[in-house]
Amino acid sequence: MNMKRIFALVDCNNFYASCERVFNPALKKRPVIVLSNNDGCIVALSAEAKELGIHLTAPYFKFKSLAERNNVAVFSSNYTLYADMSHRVMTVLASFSPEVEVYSIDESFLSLTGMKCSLYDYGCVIRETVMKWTGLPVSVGIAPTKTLAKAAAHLAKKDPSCGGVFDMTMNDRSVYLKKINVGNIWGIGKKYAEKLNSRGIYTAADFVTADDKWVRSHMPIAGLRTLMEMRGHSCMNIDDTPSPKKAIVSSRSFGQSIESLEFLRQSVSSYAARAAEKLRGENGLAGVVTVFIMADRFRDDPRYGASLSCELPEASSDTPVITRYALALLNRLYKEGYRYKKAGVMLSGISSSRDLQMNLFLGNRERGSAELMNTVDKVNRSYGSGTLFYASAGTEKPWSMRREFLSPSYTTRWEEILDVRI
DNA sequence: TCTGGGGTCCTAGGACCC
DNA sequence: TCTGGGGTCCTAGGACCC
Repeated sequence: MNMKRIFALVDCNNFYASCERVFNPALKKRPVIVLSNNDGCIVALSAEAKELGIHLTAPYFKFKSLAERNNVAVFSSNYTLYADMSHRVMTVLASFSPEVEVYSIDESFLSLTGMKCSLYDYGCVIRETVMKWTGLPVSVGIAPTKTLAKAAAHLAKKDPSCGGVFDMTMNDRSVYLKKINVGNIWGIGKKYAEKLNSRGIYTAADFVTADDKWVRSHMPIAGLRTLMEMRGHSCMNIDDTPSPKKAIVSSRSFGQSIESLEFLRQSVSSYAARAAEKLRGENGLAGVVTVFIMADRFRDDPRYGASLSCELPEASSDTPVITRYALALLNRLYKEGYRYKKAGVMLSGISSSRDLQMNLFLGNRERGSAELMNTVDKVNRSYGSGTLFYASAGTEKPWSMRREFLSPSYTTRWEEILDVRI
């Protein structure tokens, strides 16, 4: 049976800022902003903060005095908290559809195909349930394609009169599509928006009437797919089995610039360990290790940024093995006389640990120990990350990131659990 | 003083082969 | 004036997403 497909996108409003509010009711009416790693950029803000003119992705220092003058609550990113809250939201959503695709930390697509009840009402129930069970506000967009569901959720957020839920399956869509800038369509970024604008295409309503051939010749194939989806032809399915990662990156900007090789070695060691841990969490093995380092981009100092890769003799997820290769690469990359601001380790050529192709000529030291890694991961999961670490990652870490405004890990550490007095 | 981190996919172009 | 034609594979870079 060819049933008309229906998709819902459920999107948490200002997710990180909302997470901070759940456990701190004093923030209810206050403007809230959340900063990126290193307290660098603004990555989330509440509606009140938006009204002050603060905007996303701007570096914090540009709005610091405005924030201080207006009693804005400022937070460093607390990913431990956000990841746990995300998991709670996704668990609730799983009870509303047999097909759920967790698309990002704060959004999921749900299949509502075949639902007999009012879709708008169902969206409202989802919204109320998530609020009741997690304390987080969400918006729900409902439409015949994923791209239109994203657009519907965008409208649900923009227009408070629709109660956080927007159903685009019922009416003539062109009225609503006029309200959406072409650059806000999912899949159309800044560059293509500029290109489309120069052709007189400014809104989603303009876009759906665009010439197919022109779109195909000026945008990659994904552009044409977006066009079809915006016209209501579904080209994308719910993808509820996450595919294994093709690359795993661990990188950070430093809290302060560093010049010595020794501190770079410490940082690269700790990123290699983190990346290997993530890899083991995916049951993967890496075939290739890449290291990159970068001098401060925002100073007048001479610029330097470089990366090098090498293949491992045998695919591995062993921290000492990966660290050893990463540090050898770093030695070749390092040049004296620069103020380094960022470094990172990337693991790629990833295969499943189930089908390891062994190298006959490898000694045990080069192979590492899966049991040891397993134990290290277990200890760090139970007692907090960083309980066990390799000495090459250093202990003083003058380069480690700034997190001046970190909130407690309310939901994942006993000693930081909320204390409520009545 | 202060400018994030982690991903995916597509395409063009070069190297190489027959 | 003239400079094969296809095919594959790899990589770098650019675009997008959150």
